[in-house]
Amino acid sequence: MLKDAHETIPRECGECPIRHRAVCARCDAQELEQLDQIKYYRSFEAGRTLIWAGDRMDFVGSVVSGIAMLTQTLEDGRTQMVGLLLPSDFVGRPGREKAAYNVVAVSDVVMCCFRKHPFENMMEVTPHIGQRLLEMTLDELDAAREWMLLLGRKTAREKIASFLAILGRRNAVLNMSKAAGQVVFDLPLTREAMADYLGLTLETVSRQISALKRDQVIHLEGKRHVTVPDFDRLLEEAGDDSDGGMLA
Amino acid sequence: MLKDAHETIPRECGECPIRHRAVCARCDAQELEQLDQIKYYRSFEAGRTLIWAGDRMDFVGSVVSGIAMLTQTLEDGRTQMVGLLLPSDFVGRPGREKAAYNVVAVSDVVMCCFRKHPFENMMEVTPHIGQRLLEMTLDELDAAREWMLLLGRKTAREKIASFLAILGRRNAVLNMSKAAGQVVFDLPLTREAMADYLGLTLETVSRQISALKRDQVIHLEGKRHVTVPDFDRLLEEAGDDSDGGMLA
DNA sequence: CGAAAACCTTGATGCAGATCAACTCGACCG
DNA sequence: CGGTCGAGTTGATCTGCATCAAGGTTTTCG
Repeated sequence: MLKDAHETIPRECGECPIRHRAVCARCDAQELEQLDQIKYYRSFEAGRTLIWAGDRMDFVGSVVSGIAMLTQTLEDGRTQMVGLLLPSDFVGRPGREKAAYNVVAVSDVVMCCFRKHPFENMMEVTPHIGQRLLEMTLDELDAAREWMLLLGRKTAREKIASFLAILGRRNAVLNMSKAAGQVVFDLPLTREAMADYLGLTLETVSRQISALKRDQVIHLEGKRHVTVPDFDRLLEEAGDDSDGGMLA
Repeated sequence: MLKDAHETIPRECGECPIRHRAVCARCDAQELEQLDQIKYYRSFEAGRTLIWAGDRMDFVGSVVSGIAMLTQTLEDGRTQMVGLLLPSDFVGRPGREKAAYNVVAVSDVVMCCFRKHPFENMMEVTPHIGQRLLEMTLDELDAAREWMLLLGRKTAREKIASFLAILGRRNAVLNMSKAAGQVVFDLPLTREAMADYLGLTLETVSRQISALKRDQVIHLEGKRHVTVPDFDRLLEEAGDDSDGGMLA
């Protein structure tokens, strides 16, 4: 499965799929050339742990393609996902020596890595990189806070509905949802990963998905392919305050 | 109770208690003078809502003294705290029109507010303000992720112990904990606010605090004054992975 | 192809924490 | 000083989700 990964490695920044959304979004040609000096690509296959919490990290970087997750664990093995990294999302923290979280590839992942010290130096002389990173970090903080509401106060059914709504919203933007509010997408996570995202057990995830199917809120084809016939209905099930969390 | 609040308003930045930790930490005298042009102080009494989610916000600012909380709510009134703001913490988001969260004063609060547009302009020409804000935002994101682990995976008892450990750690730094690992502090929140922080009901909070008292993990004097005879014992109860979450 | 390994579903049972309810304590105030 | 009101405690009961268990389906691979 890794065999195709190199095909998604861009030849140069100009043809990079995340060119305009990643931390380098506002770099000009000359700055991209500087970045080019300190960057390298790495590929990881689905399931592999890219980084272990506590490990020394000598790079930061961007997810170019694929999906990864940040997780934290308690002594006895209970684990909670604390971040879901999509293409263009940033990994690592400038100024920090050691990784704070585990980073695990959910699907095959390609990362664009920057050597940490040169990158930190470049941030100092190129303010808009830091500015872009600030925007991205503020967005992540908003997402984390929405997620905290979900973890702390929503029922299992609302958690599942909320998660499906997040995925659906993302795909609706890409696919230009066809005509009637119908939305279609694939679940990128296993039941277990969804459970770690939502603070549930995998059995409860399975049961609640079955229940939403039974109640016609969603249709399922296979285990992963989801159709939402009425997106507003799904949003109601998610229990969010009136305007589905549209900020800014 | 508000009568004393103005006494905590600093005469000038030089004598401001958060001078070296807030967003202005790295400003020089000339920059402070610029900030002075666009800033004003506001006082709020305990319990007051400073900002309602969805309201237009024409300022950003720093908490100078007191404690405030960010909260989110579901239609039916279930409430989750998503941020706890201590002196020097930043409120608001440059570039955003409307507030994303409710901000509520837990104790009497003094804020140093900057008019939003002038502040945004100043950020553009003074990179280190943005850099400082990035650091602070990354710290908040880390805290949010620790909090997500707590909300998603910890038991009620572990949640309470974790919260007490957070408070204790903060006070240990300030008070230079006396001799043996004994730590003493006051609970800054009501049982209800603690419940909103931890994703519990106030009854469960009360019961678990009583249980920790019964088990000698803490001593209580009145409702709010806490003594922790053995901090390591408390950390065990919090269930965290080995090294109490010391990053960086 | 056949077997093992992931992944997923469904059922039965138990328990942690929510809910409902009564009561205590201290602060404030007319 | 007695009354009220907010904060906190404690008890009884209920329930949503975890846990334990068994079986099904899909993918992987020798």
